[in-house]
Amino acid sequence: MLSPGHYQILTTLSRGGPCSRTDLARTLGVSKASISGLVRDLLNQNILCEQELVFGVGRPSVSLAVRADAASFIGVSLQQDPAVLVLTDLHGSVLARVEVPRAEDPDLCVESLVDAIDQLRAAGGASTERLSGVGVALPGFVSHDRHTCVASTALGWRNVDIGAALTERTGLPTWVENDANALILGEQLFGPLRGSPDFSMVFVSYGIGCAHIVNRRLLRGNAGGAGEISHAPIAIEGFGAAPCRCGNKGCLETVASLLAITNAARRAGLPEEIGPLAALAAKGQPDALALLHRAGSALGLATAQLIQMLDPSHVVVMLDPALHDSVFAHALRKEADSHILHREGPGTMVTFRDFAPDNFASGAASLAARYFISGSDEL
Amino acid sequence: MLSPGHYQILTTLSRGGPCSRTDLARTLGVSKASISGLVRDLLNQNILCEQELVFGVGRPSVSLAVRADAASFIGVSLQQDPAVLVLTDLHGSVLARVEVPRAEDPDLCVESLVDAIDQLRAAGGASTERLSGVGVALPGFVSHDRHTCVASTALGWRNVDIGAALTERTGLPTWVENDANALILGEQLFGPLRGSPDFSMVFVSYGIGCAHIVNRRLLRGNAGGAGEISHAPIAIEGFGAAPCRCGNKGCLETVASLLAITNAARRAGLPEEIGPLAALAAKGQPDALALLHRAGSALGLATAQLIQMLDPSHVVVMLDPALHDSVFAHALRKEADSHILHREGPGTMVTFRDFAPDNFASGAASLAARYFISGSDEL
DNA sequence: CGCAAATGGTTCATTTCATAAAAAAATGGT
DNA sequence: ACCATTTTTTTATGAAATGAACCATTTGCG
Repeated sequence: MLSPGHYQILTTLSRGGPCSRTDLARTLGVSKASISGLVRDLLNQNILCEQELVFGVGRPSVSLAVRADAASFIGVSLQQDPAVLVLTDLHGSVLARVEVPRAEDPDLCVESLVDAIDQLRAAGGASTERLSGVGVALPGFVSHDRHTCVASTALGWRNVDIGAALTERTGLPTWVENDANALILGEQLFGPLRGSPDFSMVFVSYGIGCAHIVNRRLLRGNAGGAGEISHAPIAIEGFGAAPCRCGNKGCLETVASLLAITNAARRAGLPEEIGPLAALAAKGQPDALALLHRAGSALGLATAQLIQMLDPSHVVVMLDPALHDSVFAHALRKEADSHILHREGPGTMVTFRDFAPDNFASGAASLAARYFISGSDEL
Repeated sequence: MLSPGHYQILTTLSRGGPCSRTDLARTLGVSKASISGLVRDLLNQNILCEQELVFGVGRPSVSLAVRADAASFIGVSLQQDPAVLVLTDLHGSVLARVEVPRAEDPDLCVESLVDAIDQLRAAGGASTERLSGVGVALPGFVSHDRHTCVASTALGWRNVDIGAALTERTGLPTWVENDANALILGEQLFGPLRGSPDFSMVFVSYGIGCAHIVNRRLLRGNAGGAGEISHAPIAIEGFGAAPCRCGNKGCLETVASLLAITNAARRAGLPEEIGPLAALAAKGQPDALALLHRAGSALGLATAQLIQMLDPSHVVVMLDPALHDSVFAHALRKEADSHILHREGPGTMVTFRDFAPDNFASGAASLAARYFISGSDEL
């Protein structure tokens, strides 16, 4: 239906925002004549739209943009219980949302997801006429063909072909991806860092996850295990390196994960909820301050190691909103800064972002959107 | 002269070794007719040659291979003093070699390099008829256009456009690259790991260098600073974290670089040469053993961090031959293994390779060869 | 107001490119 | 000798990109 040329245009527009036909010809290095024909096709199919005129010297140019309603997608996040499902448009806006309990049994899980997808279709109404695919984000390893969950300790799954199951039941093409990868791929397609050729994301949840975009492509690694950061050995003095489930001592996740923080808080007689804990630290409670400072410093050190090794232009750290402006965030930034060597040129920018389980779901939806836009799994 | 199709064929043959026209058609996803025409052009220009027949059921297929003498290249390594220059063919074999003192002053340096290049041309004889380019590897940062050395503390250079200077004086296109990057790019084009889509290299010299290939492309990073590993905080217990020139304590290079090892050996009254030191350790001398064990463990920990973050299929560690089968190497492997989490699928393979200054020079030559083969700076 | 200059977008004949299909070549097996 | 099988070449056809001319629409200037 669409040729590589069409996809190139969609990819360019999605990456760099609206631009004129002539801009496209310049960017893609093809003739205006070719662009003209390809754009006409896409306008006829209601995938592109002409926006406002841009005036300069000469005839004004017409901005071309990808229509948000050109297609819609469903994203499924199994990252936490309950599972979150969203219906998004082609710009990543969430049109509808639903939660379902996350069943351990694969068959039951598929069952409840299919139900939830039907709910989303009903809720989406007319916008689901061009529903084009489903993406699934889950904590675990995914096969190379992105259909099968090869292993997930969190879900207790081994070799569950959830992609094929959902395709069969919904009739929609389905992509499965690791949760951290889905998150960063969503950011690459829909987020503020869209178009940046290299950046990394770190998220702090019950565990700690991480993923990288390098040369515009996801860094998957040989066995799909790239971005593993939670067992980085963080042995800062005075940390009393605690044993980790991986067998080593002093791993990052024994200090900086939400699970580790709340566990330590319980042992210290502090509130176990992260919100009240952060509030207490903000008031100056010494134990809460020390706990969050230690956790933030540890993650900061790991972030510095990441930056030294990959030199990304940005690192986005996704945090619980309660931690956003806390001693955790400050310690993180300070520790990271002090371990990053000065380089020529602009340094890596570290930014914080609010973490919400929905991010994984819309990241999952972006997997399907990506295919719609580029005709492949790469941008 | 050559079309993208021609370059695709050369790239495929260089990556996967000799294969038939039909194999090429299958691999590249184009028709046999197209391949036939493109191959004819390349045969006529003496870039490809037909090798032995491979017999199967029907008509035997003719193996096509890139001719080693299709072109030659000059590689310059400024990694150490003296500088090393090599003349290589299209398979990476060294045809001639020359050393010159590495002048600090840029103009003098260019002068002596031009002289040395003339010597190589003379020594190469007929094989330099198709001399196609020069590559330069240096310790420092290189501009994005790969012509200028932006900064090098080892050379004392800032913004030295050595690429333009050499192009002007030799009439040959010139590429400049960071030493570690040149090394890994050479491995990617000429070495045993050719064709592997993701691997990393670490080399131990007076400093410690590192570079990564990800998704078949060099991981450069935002400011060209990716692969920095020598200041990873390695704070293993009992290591008495020494202050580093970077301002922090316990950096990898304060423990595991040749400079750190020989300095520590001098303080301990041990031989300062790495060969005798390793020999002493092999005989069981406790101080020498402890010193090399500590250094190897530190590098092993850094390697483990690398593997966790990038999950490459291979890591090649380039070591002084004296260390090859020493306690250093064993400690490295052991420490790395103990910090790598089990993953699904085949794990990362860590291999040791003998380190020689010539590796940088032939890596530099590969920069020019790469352009000859792919028509761009990417494979 | 009118016209030149500048730029954006379209049309169309032409060329280039890739392909499918058919033919030719080279071998093993019967 | 003859057929099956596979590789490679040739040839006729069709799709796709292009250059150049052309039309459209604005600003700037006298």
